[in-house]
Amino acid sequence: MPELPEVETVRAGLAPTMEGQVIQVTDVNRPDLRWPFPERMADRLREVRVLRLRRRSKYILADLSSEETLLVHLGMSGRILISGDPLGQFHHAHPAPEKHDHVVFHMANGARITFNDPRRFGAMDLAPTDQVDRHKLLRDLGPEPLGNAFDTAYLADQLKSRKSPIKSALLDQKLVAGLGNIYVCEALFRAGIAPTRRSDRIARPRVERLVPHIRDVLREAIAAGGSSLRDYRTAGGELGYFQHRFAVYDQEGNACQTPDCAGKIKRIVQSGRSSFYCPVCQR
DNA sequence: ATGTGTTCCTGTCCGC
DNA sequence: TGCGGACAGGAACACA
Repeated sequence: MPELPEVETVRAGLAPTMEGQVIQVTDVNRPDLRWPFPERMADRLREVRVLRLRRRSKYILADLSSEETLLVHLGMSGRILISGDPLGQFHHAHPAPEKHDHVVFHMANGARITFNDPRRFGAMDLAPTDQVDRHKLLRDLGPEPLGNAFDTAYLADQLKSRKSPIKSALLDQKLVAGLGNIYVCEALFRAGIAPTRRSDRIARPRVERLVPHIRDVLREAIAAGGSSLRDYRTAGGELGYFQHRFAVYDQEGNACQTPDCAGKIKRIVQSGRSSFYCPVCQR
């Protein structure tokens, strides 16, 4: 989990240490994560400069001087830690490798970037930079929720032909790219829409409200530095960087925060995933 | 073409 | 303390 705000926080945290800097050596400690690593990955990540760190949906994209782009997905439990940072922001030296430290980038500037992922639902791949948009994992992604293409007209158009619950629709990365379970629950709460509501049965004014709520909840989370959950850490490795109190996510049984609402947050399962919502103010 | 269920994997927590 | 089961941020894939 990391969703869009967490991935953006990691990207921003890595940028000062990686952008414009050279990866001297890459240790690849196992052959795969969710899928096998690309051919000769360690070789292709040796003596290359990182020109830019970008983000697309929940992917971090590192454009390299070799004219390849490294794609990184954190899956459910992926973390990236910085150590030995020459900027002196992080006071620890290189720690001993830990369990699940699958890939380690040794930067020429002395920093070390460690990718740790216990569940191994994460992924890495390399693709030519000029074709990376057509990569299998990226080509079918919908618009960025914080971008201009994600607007009321687009969302209304997408939802009018869908019979699935709105919860499932917003988790569909083809509709909009980067939302996950937490922020879908939070955005639906803010919009007063029940996660069970059929996508094609949401009145237009409510669809219109949904767009800014999605944007707001993501922007606030990014501004706060991503959420701190069980497996999430900032790129600097700090713990409890931001203890977010979600309005509904993981709040089963708690009182609804809406003023004068007597509702209690409920948990249901949709498509095998928990949805949290207030049955009183979400309809 | 849509929609839902299963699957990958490890770790943590909770009840007995 | 140990043990079993439920559950966890994702999303590709198989199947109706």
